[in-house]
Amino acid sequence: MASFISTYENKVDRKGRVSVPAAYRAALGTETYQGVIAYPSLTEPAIEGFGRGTLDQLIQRRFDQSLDGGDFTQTLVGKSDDGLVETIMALSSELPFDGEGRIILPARLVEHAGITDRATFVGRGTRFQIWAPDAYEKHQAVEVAALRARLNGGAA
Amino acid sequence: MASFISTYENKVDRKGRVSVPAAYRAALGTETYQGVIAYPSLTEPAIEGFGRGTLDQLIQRRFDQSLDGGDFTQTLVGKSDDGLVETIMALSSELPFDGEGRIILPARLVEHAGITDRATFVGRGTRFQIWAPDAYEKHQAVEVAALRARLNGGAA
DNA sequence: TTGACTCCCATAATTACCCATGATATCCCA
DNA sequence: TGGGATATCATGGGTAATTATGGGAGTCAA
Repeated sequence: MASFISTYENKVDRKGRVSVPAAYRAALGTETYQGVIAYPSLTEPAIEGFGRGTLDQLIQRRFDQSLDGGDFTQTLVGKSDDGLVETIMALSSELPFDGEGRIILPARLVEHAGITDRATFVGRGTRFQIWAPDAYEKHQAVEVAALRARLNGGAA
Repeated sequence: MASFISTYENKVDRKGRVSVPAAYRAALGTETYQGVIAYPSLTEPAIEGFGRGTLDQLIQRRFDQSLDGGDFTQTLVGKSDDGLVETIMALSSELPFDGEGRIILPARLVEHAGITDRATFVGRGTRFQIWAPDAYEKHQAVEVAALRARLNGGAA
């Protein structure tokens, strides 16, 4: 399974391209399809991303489960769960690498994250996020402060 | 397995033709039949669609299950389940691609979805939907708001 | 003949592919 | 342990291919 760690800040050129950090590409290296899946975070002004393989597993498993169970409802009409997967599929984009390991961020996602000419890649383990650098800086400060307070409060 | 993600808004010309997004056509690429299966959604004002291969799997799997269960009633006379699959089969149309990857939406389906001169293709994983753009926009807003509320509520 | 549909061609915009560059990091060998 | 040679990476831009879209001519059936 691909795992993403560390953060990188890269440039978005005027064609809308960004280099995906080499370390992330290496993590995806075993997958046949060279590219990433991206969709807007539902809770934060950021873009969520992971490999194509992860998505395929998700879709395949859902399909098999519904058919093996004899439940054709989900396959034909959807709606057998709370709609989370269905919605994410609609919001997702497949972003293929160019020869240099770059992707083009769709306008919709760029706007959602408030990205202009720079983008911060944030490793989150099985997936990663893409933020506008200044937004991420603030977000991270809050995140760390909250954690620190909780740990100190618990200890002292 | 063909997988459909992301959303695309395309024009319906005055001959009733719409381009199926290239990404969807690529997802169907391995299949022998060049075209899609479409039927009206039973729960929403939208058209449901997928590839011929998915339909075949669905039918095959249903056949196998009925034989394994020793239930020949369904195989011979149909109607052994709630009628969902039978009904969908009847409502379905085979829509072949023209040379440019376009399909013609049957009048019945166009009316059901309220489509006029534009159509939004919505990826749902193993299948996709076709909506009237404004109707989908409203639908998606509700869908996302519900998810967001649930995610925030669960976290806090 | 009229209409509906299929096949074919044209076009503008977008996207993918190719090569080039500077900077950084890595390697290798004395 | 230096320090030059070599990869690798992020970045930039030009060109070719693809996509979505439009319309015309030909075909079949009523």
